[in-house]
Amino acid sequence: MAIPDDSSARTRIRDAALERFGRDGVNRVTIRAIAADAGVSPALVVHHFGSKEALRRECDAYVVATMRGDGIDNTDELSDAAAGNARGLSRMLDAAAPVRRYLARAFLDGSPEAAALFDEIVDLTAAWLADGEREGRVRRTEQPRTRAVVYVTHLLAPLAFDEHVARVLGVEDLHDIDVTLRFSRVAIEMFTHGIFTDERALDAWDAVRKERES
Amino acid sequence: MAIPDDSSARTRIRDAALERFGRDGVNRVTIRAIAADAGVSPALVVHHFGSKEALRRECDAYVVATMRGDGIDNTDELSDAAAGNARGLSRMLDAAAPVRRYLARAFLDGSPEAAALFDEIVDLTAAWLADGEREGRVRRTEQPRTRAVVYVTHLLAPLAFDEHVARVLGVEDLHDIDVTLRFSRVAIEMFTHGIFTDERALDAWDAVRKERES
DNA sequence: CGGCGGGCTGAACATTTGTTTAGCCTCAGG
DNA sequence: CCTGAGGCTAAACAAATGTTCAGCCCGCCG
Repeated sequence: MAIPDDSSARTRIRDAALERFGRDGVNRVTIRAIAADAGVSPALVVHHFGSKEALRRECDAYVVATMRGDGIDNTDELSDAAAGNARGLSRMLDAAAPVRRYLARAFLDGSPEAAALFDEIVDLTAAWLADGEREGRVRRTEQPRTRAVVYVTHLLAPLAFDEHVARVLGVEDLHDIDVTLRFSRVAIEMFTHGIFTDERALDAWDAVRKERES
Repeated sequence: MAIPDDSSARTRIRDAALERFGRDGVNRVTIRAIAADAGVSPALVVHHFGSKEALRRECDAYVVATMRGDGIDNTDELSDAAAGNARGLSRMLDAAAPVRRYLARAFLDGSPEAAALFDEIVDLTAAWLADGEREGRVRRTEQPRTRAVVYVTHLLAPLAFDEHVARVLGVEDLHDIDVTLRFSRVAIEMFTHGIFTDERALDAWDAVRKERES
């Protein structure tokens, strides 16, 4: 009775919180709703975690640990490189749907822990892209840091807007494996060839810049 | 006195709501905070709009109208095409910062009006991309609809994650014109050439698909 | 001048919601 | 058996918050 096993009420509460926080955002979720999902009383939630805020932090910590690979040996680096993801990003995209949803939400809600994780993911991605440049897999750029951020946000985008993406594509669940596969195909195409056939857009940008300088 | 002018309390309230809703999300914002920003009493907010929900809808309507181009003749189609944006998207990216922020937030919060606007933007973008294909400006794809969604979400991403992007780039305000310019340069590069030099990622995807089929 | 309608407010109200309190029930250890 | 600690709960509490109410103030119309 000293060590609660993984289906203990405490774990059920945390999982329920993870699910609801990720789906609806922290401030739209009540302790009572979490308690109901976990099949316990609201008071027990506070009994175990102290407060709603502390529960959120615990979810953050759990998700961050998952992302960092604690407990799961997810060292499929070859597949990461092949699919075009840094390890940090890859972990996120490979994680279970609730964890993914929670993370995207956490980034949008803006907790300090989420911010730190975001920075870390950007760092890993930047390093991975730099490696790729050196090896000739990745195009050169004058702004590697900015490009890393752009890349990360672009991969995060479908997670953030999953509701709309699913609706437009007419699918029930964007996290379904087949849907993910179809969707990611298009994203990979964009990352491989771009979407434009010529440099018109780049030229237009240069024109705007020149005009602003004068 | 029949027609309230544009600096009337009613307008001030709506602008304050727009700003706060966009910055913090609807449910983190209180009527009292909006009232304070607008320099009026909480009761006046309800007096003019009926309820917080109705106020949100009015903000939605205002922003949607702005996006649709009501009141502003924003028919700079040449520039749109040159910069690589469909008209709906271009309007959004050109709008004032508070409006942009509000819209991104609205998409994330998921109101019906926002969903309809999202669909409309995707439609406009899909049409614009189809035109581009016909004219040879845009690469062909087997999944035009999916690509339109991907493109839209990718352009929305920095708006959604602006807090993190600004922090990583070390800038105060992502909506500053110079920052926007620097950032969009990298995005345009990605949309023009992609980021990979070879088809390794695409091949990896094909391999995964083949494996799943067997 | 008189009143009246609308913009506007302070205060009160009701509900939601995070949290606290007091105590129940079970079970391991003496 | 008994006792105490910990998981667990119902009920109460307090703060936040959307909303309502009664009425003030001021310019316009009759």
